[in-house]
Amino acid sequence: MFFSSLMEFGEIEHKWQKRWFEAGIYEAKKENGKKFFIHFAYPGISGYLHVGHMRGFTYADVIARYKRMLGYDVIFPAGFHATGLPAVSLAKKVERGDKNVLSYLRNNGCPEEIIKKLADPKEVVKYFSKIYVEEYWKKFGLLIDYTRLMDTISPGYKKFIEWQFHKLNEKKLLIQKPHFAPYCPNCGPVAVDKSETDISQGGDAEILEFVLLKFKMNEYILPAATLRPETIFGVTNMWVNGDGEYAIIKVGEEKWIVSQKAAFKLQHQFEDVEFIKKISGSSLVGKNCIAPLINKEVSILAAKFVDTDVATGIVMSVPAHAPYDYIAIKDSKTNIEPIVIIKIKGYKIPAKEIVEKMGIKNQMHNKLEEATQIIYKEEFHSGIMNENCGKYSGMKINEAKDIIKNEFIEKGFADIMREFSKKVICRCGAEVIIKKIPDQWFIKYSDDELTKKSKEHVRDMNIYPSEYKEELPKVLDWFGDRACIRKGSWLGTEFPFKKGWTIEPISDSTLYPAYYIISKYVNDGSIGIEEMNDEFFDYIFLGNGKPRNETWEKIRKDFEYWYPVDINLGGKEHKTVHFPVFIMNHVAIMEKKYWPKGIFVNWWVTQQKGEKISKSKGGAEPIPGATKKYGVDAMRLYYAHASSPFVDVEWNDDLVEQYKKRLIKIYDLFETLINLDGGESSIDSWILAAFNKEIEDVRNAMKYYGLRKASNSIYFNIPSILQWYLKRGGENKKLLESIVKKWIKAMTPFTPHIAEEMWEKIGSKGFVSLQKYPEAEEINYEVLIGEELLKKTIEDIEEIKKVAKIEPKNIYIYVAPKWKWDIIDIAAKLKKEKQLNMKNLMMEVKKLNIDMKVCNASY
RNA sequence: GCGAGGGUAGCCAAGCUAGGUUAAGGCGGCAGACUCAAGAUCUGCUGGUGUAGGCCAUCGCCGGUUCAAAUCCGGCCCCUCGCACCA
Repeated sequence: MFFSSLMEFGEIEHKWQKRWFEAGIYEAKKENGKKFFIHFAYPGISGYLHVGHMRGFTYADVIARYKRMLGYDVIFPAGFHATGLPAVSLAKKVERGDKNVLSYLRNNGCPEEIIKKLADPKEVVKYFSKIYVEEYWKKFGLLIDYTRLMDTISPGYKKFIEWQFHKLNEKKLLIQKPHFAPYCPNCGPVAVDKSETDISQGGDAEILEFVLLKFKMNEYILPAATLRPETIFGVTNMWVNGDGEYAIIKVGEEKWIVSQKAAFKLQHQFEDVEFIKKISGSSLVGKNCIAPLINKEVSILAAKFVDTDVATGIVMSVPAHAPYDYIAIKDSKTNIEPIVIIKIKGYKIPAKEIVEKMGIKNQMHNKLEEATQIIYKEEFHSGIMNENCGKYSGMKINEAKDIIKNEFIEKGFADIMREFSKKVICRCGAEVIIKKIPDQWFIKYSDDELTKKSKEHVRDMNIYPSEYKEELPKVLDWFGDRACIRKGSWLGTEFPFKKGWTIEPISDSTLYPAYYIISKYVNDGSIGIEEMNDEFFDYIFLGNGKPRNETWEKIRKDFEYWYPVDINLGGKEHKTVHFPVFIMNHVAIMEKKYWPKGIFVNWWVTQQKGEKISKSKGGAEPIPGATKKYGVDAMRLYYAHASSPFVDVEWNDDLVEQYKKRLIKIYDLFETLINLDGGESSIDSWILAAFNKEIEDVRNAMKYYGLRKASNSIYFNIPSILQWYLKRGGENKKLLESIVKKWIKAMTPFTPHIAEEMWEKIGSKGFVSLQKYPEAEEINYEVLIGEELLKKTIEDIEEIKKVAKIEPKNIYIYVAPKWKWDIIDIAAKLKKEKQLNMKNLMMEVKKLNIDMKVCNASY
């Protein structure tokens, strides 16, 4: 009631944000000699942000504000990840006039004249950078150092990335080797990913490696494509599509017969492929060929299920273990018998049995795929090669598979062909294929020394949650070489060693926190782009060479002061990509003392049912509406308190609404407290002890950024003990003044706006945001325990009244029976000897030979 | 397949690393106070059972260790996420 008559949350937010930003309290200043560098993994620019992003940003701000109040010089910079596809993707959709995107922009209040401009990716970056700052970060009260804003397509940043790649090259961490990448015959390289920027279909396709087993047919080779090369021992025949179009091609010195589609694809995957002539599938039917390794002659039959669009269009038949083959054999009316080569529990002839069990009758049955999956999984998991498999007999399938594959390739019996797991269609309508890039550039993350040093360094880092600290070394081991450049229309820095190729966006976002040191000077114009060459960066980041001018010296000093990063905070999607490369590039390039000190991973805010909120698809509560509806402080408290940072939470309007109410209650309580005008009473010592206990808990929790625990103390436990104090007749004006003051300070990192408002209300000067965080005074535990005892006794009496259904005139309190006191004496004795623990106590008590249950009854 | 995380009451969610007072707190629900009424707010209750604070049940399932297990150990079931040129 109090609050609503006072002021709206929105007005309070506006008032304090204006004052903070005018006073520039966010700016990093070197004052106290101890510093704290925190930043969040900067957002990719792909559209409006949603309530999920704000979770991580809020955590970062709460931590930054807390550290500031502990007396650290805090640097909390932020920027925009403009490189890569997202901005391009949005621009292309605007250009195409994509209805969803246009209405999405309009719904979020994008003016029509801006929408027109957004067909240009650079305008997308420009527009959204501004939105992020003005509409989200500032509106959330984030004390980001706004003098250091930067994006990854600015000229200065590009110079920085060029320098980084020069360094990587010097360290021999840039290598070239063949790579297989998605490619459109019309448009060139395309990205196959869930955003489906370049493609219209097949965003979730994976690249599979088919083994091509070379069956011989006179002078020709029939490359049978399979994912299960170990089943060669069970081959009974070959399949081709009788209606399909095939071709003879020359691959090196060999003549292959494959589908015409495959001929085209293989020209992009092998060098030296030459088309000779078309033939029909039917012309192959009835001929014989010889299987490699086992030298067995088998006949070529026609089967409808063979798809000439997939791999080579030539399939070897293993009817005992492949449901498709089994059904096709039955259809073919031949007398071919399945050859079982895998031992597996519960089956004799697996393909036959599963087909019969699932009631599959013909080659076009929709359950065939499922049957294949089941058999594949079971055999891979628990199958063993049987006596038909020569020297591989007795091997587990999952071991044999790779051994056999590698041996085949070594002996020239087989090759590898890459193929999508499903059809991928380019925006232009053409089918996307996989093309070999013979000399792709990689960053060599597999480097032994780099991996070793990185893993060792992780041991010294502060990583939250601790589970991730255990996981990271494994991730670093697993992390292989990363293709770091690509050709195509996306934003980024041109690769210095290959004209026309762009550095991809993971690789250009590894050392970037260091650039925040410089961006301030770029932004205020005191350093020019032309100055920012390798000499400059070598001096600033490595301390090599001599400064050209005073500004260089100044920046170097800043770098020495602020670096390394203390906390890099980012969502869980960064666990296996961004964070590893963030560490490894620092380890590779920077001096050891500048390697990152900590990582904080936050989980997501999901829609109901755990669906990921997606920027592009929108769907979640938009930020501007949400802040208006609930208030920023309520949302900040929701993030901090609704759950541990390390689990996904479902966005829940009602819950956020509850946090808003909670803040109103707290404000009301605050008003009640400051209006009290009483003197001392016996309960005073209790509130003092209880309050200090909470402050101590908050500080302990914040040592490991336990935001939830800390906010639980501040917003739930403290109000509850204050209520109890009032109930017990506490009204000490002087005492409450000091407690309330501390309480406001304790709130400030979490709900800064309302805290400032309260701070002003009690007549304090300056920003509470710049005050020192309260410290716990000595806690009188005796008083705490005494009050606890009283509380329990009252509860007990109530309980008894309820059970006995009586309304007593007098209440007699009896104390515990003698044996209990005896035990307390024993405990006290043990405590004196410093031997007090439950085990010792129980051992001593046993010596008394009392049956506690009986004793209880007899007293 | 490889790697990771998780299953706690009607719902959300702590507790688990270091076993022990009683499984926090919130929401929802019920009752009461205030109010013409509703809402908001405040107070109490909220697993079962019991006319003396007891007893019984319960932290995905089964077993083990222990005086004592949500917590430690083993096995099983189920769910979620990441896996690279998307960020």
